[in-house]
Amino acid sequence: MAHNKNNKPPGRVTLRHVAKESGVSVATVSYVLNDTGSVGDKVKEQVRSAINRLGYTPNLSAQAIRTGRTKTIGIIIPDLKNPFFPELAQSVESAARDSGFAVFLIDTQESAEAEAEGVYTFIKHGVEGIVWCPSSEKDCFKKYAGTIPVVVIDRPLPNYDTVYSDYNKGGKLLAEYLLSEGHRKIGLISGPQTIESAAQRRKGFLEEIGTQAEIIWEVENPFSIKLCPEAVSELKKQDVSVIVAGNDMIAIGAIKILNQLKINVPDSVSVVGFDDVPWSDIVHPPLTTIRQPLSELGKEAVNLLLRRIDNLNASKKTVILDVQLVVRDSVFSLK
Amino acid sequence: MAHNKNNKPPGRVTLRHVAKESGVSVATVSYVLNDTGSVGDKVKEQVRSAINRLGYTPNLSAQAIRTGRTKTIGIIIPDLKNPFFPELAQSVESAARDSGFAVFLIDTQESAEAEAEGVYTFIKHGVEGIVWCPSSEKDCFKKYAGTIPVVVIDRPLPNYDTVYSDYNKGGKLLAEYLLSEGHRKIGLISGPQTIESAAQRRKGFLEEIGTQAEIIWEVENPFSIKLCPEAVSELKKQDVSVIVAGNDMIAIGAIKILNQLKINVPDSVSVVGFDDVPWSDIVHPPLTTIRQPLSELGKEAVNLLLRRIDNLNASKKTVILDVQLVVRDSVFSLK
DNA sequence: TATAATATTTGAAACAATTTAACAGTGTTA
DNA sequence: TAACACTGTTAAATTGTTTCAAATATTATA
Repeated sequence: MAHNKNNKPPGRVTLRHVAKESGVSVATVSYVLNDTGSVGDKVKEQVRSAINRLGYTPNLSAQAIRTGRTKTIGIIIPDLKNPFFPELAQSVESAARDSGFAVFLIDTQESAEAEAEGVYTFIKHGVEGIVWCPSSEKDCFKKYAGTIPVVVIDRPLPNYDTVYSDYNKGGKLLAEYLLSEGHRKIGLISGPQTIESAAQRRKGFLEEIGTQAEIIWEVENPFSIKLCPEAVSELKKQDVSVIVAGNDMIAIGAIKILNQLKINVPDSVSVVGFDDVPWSDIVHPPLTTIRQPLSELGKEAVNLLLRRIDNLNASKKTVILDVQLVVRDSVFSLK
Repeated sequence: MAHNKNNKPPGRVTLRHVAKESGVSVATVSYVLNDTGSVGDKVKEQVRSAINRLGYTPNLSAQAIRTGRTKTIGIIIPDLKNPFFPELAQSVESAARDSGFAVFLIDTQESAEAEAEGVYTFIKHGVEGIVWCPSSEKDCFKKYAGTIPVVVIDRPLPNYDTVYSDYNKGGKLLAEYLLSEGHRKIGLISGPQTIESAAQRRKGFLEEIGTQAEIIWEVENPFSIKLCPEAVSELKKQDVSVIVAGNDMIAIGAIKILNQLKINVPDSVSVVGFDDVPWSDIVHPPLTTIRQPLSELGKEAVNLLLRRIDNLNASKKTVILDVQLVVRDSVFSLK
């Protein structure tokens, strides 16, 4: 009974256990694991078999202390319920995993305090870098400026690597398309103009429209499916041939209201969105919109982050990804 | 020049730096941080000020080695693009955060290998427990059975704590409602019957229907918006007054097909779903369905997990959460 | 066969934190 | 004044891993 080789040692199996089991030193086991140093073939085999037998798993916390690297990154998401973010999170996680990094996730639910707290948590856990989708205007990294690699998604910020979509071009593509379909009277429900991405798509759109069509009315609305009363009352006027929404959420909100008002989309009025969220081809009518390359965005963010992890003093880099027009059934052709 | 007190030490600030800066020993600093031991008030103040001055952040990796606790858990999600999961992930993360745990996320994209790999990654990082939304039939924890706390969401499994919704009752609620609205000829597009949650909702539904209505046809379909050809051909027959879908995705897929066939929903045929995904009140017509308490599910999962982290040998526990009928506009009343 | 050159293997020192036992001071009490 | 209980502090041990330098074993060369 005293002789129980097969019993797993209590607690976690460590290098030391493996060393004892295979009759070599701890250092040798480490060399085998990392394929460093020079270890004889038979010893290698012994060690490997002991590892399997005992079910040894490296302790990354200990590694982290020794090497200074945790092989983890963090991602800060404003709200997973917003259909814009799941795909982003997915692609960040997947790209990080491909590079051997595990991902901490924090969903701030749009709270600036949660953002700041989250950053602190990440740093305590020693993340090597952070992908940040900002929700508030606050820069929650001020305290750590230049200390930890950060990549911002969706917003150009002076002190950070950034990746976002070519919103300006997206606006232009929409304008071009609507003009080509004969639309000349336009209603605008823009997103909040304090948000850079909303401002850029509006700017691009207006530039391309120029004097070729008329903006009959314009209201600002949060990036939400709920429309403000002003927007609703503009919709009632029926004095435009197309409604250009700041994003798909707003567009879907507008369609819902129009349905309630028994105004047919797109026969009586057309609607376009922006983002191509997964819902946009499920709603009725399927939405004509601008596709952002969400998963590219995530991948690219991880690229930038790895680059900066590699060299904290690398020059600042901004990546702008191409967008494309997705034509579905929410625009009526007036030609 | 040699005297540069204000220079941040290179690399990360450690307890040792703080100790030197405030002129006490490392242990004293630790006592101040953890509020253990007995430390004089003035010393406490000195130490606190040094901490702020240097911007010290505890190193959780080091803590983990010493204490054996990482204060992290992992969550395994099959696919964030599936609208069922983001809210779940959100609530798990939020509940975990409330209990002082950080959350590692892995999105397996429905791959069994990714699942197994993910578990290994989690264990390497020393997570104290794992919330598992299984995608495959495989039990990726076999190797670690009884070693690490695991809570399964959405599927009763013999060896794990589990939390899921009362699918059986959901099925009954739907049946009851449809009967009360006068429906007597039913088409069923069930989810995969190998999946427990799909089987249970079907069972509950059929039990409640009993002999009060007739199941004209039934096909099995993956939990996806894409319908199999058999399902499509059944839809064409127009021999039922309501289509009962295995979940909202299937229901939305059916609505799309019916739209294409110019069959009006709900005037010509009614449709009901299951899950109440965020899309379900955006599609046209808004879907009558069964609401699962997604965020409760997440919270409860974390509860179970913490319980088991506290005591690995606790008795197995299953939590079944209540569901409720959400009546919208996709069912026509035949009374 | 002895020696040099190379190939393996090992012990011990880090790494950043927590914990323990021990120690020097003070103050109280017999 | 010795004995005792406190308080505040410290040095040393511990955790799992990597890595350096030293020690040992093996092979090749003279």
